Amino acid sequence: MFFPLFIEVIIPLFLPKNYTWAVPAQMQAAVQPGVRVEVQLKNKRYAGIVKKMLDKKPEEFEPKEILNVLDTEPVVYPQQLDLWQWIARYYMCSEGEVMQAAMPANLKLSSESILIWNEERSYDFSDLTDSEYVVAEALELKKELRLNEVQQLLDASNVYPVIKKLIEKGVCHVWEELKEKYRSKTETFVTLHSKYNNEDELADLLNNWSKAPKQMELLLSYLHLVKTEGEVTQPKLLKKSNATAAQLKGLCEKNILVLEKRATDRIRLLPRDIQIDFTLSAAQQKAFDEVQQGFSEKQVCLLHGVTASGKTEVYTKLIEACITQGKQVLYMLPEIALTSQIIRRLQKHFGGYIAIYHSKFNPNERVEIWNKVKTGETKVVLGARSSLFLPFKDLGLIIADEEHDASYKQQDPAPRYHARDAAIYYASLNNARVLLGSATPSIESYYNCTQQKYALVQLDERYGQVELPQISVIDIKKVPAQDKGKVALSPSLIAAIDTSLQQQKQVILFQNRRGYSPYLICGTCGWIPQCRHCDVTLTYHKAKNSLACHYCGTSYPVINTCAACGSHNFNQKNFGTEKIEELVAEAFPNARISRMDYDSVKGKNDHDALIKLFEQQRIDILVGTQMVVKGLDFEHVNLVGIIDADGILNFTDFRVNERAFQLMEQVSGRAGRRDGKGTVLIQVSNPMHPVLQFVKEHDFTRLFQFELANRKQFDYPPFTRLIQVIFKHKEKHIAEEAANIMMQGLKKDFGNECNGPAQPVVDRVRNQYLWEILIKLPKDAARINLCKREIQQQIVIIQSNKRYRGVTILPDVDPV
DNA sequence: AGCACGCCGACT
DNA sequence: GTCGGCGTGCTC
Repeated sequence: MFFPLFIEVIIPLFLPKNYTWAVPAQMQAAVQPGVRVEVQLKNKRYAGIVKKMLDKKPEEFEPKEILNVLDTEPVVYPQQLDLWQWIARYYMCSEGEVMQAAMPANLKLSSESILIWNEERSYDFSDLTDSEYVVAEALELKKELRLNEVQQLLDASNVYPVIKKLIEKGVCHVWEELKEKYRSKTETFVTLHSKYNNEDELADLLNNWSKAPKQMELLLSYLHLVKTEGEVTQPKLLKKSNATAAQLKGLCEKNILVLEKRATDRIRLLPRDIQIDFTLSAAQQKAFDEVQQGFSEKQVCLLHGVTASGKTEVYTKLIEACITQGKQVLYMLPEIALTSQIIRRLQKHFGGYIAIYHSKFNPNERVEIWNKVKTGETKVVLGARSSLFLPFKDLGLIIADEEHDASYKQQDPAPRYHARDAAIYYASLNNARVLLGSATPSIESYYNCTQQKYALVQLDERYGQVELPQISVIDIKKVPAQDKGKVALSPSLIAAIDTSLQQQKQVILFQNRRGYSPYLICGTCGWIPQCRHCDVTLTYHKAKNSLACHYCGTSYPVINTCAACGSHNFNQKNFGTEKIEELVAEAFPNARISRMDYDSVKGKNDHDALIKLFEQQRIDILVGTQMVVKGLDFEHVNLVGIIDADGILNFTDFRVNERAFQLMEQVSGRAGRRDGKGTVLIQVSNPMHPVLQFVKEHDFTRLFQFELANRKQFDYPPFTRLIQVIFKHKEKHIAEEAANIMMQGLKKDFGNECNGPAQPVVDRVRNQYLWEILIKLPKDAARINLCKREIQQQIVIIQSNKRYRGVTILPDVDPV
């Protein structure tokens, strides 16, 4: 006797809520939460994941039946489903969108439409139009056609009307086919036929060999390979013996060798042993003990360790402790693709226990890692933010390294989640611990420590007691300028570079703008070329001889005539890395200079190659953008120059001071990491800026207190979420309404700046223009509250819209 | 995501 | 008069 069974299914689409299907009696035994089921929605088929079992039939609609159950065991654990739900609610998206981001593409199935020829139809095509006839004729021949074949046939993108007509006229019908995309990798292995396992038989065979010398050679190669490598694959054997597949086939037909296809792992397994070949320094050991102590009381611990203090060694010990207890560890890094240094170090220590996972992996490999994590075979995952979605079986610890890094937050496709916050939630589901590590913690994490929510561990001495670099500020206003513009390289910086070069040391020059000059300005009327799509000034690139928008990437030819007054005298303003490189080359003609920015390192390999050159001291001066900061440990740098700190101190981000401190601290951290004290020179036109004082003293605590006093709120969920709404809404009126209300709240203070029709406003939001307005807000608590009230009102309106029914907007960023 | 439906501008 | 653009809405 079967009870009627209904299931809530997550479909990888943006749907306002999850839909319900009925389960036919014969499938009820196989259905459980976490398995994939094949369902029909509208007229497409999807593979969805069962979220919940329901025993009552929904009243408002008549559920359709599912078509198939695709798995015998769940592909995700219940915690995954819980995490997806949390992310969907917290970041205002559908669970389907989370699923889309979470699952490897090859575990998702998609349907492919196939047209099937209707045999019963008469062969009279007289009632068909030209394009219908073309398809019908092909169908008659092939009996079935795929959608993309029809597209090729008609050479038109819009084939649906034609297909619809053909169905109406009874020429064919449509079949939707779900396809499993994951394929296991098979390799052909070669083995000796069992009768030659006997030594005598084998010797007999070899001694009495008459014809086919090439086959003999092949057999000997095989015997050699077996001895040296144990297992022999077909391509390896053929390569070694330089033989053809036909010759191998000959041996097989004589029943001497046997070919066998076997599924193999794509992931090459290193030996599974742990090698810890270092001991912690006293300071590191103390930090390690404190973290352990912290974990016994709190779920989350923040490890605040100055640059080059050796946090990685502490992590390594913690990972070791965790896996010896049989638990799994997730080590998250903001941008995994760029940190081969850490990958190498951890692989050395944990060998086959560790797997690397990020979105650049090929889809089949990702499925294999997914499964290995699910069975618990893989103990340590080193990955980018997406690795948070892996189905850990027994998770003990999550490490979020460089915790402050903004790339933990996914910006563009939904779900716009913050991997650090989501990790804390996920860990709480698994009763696992979270270690946040950074030399420059985010204000919100540090705040949570002061509120006793997280444990705090300080590691404030560099490894080997190397001193922190000496930081000096150069007032660029006091440097006499040759022309009207600012000076890029002050005499003190030049002198310092000179000294470093003489000492055979390396220099990093940091300039946070790529290109040659960040903007052009008309010398006659002051007009500045801007991007057509974004309210952003265009940067002049000398190498490409073009103007580029650094926001949307559009490239324009160089403008010589002013669009406003028609004159031809443009001035180049400020300097980007390209120009700095040029100036440095002029000043130091004998030095080896390289540039590292988005333009000069296109591929991952370029980046690695440049790092290697620098490590091997084949470059003396490296000019670069933020890129020079990412997880790199250079030993011979003793001077870092920050060319233009003004640009950093005026970030167009509402976390101005926080970001400025982080960046300057991280950049200076590159200096004097191993031998001797490093020097940092900061060129700035406002040397009294408070953040500079904190940087000089390496004093994060003072920055934190400064921010706390100046900023009562750390994030503005209504703002961020509203912007997300505006971003994602195709329905213009909602976006307009939302933007308008937001603008009304802001207009009083910023006058006509925010006036105008709503569409440009939405565009400005997209261009982060609005952020520039928002950053001015935190200074006045009363004004924030005013705006927040208005925006919250707007959110109520958005919530009452039926598309957002069932979506909760939580009032706080706190994930726990 | 797809696809249907519906409402306005440019055409045989 | 219709064709076709995309803005809006619905799918269990």
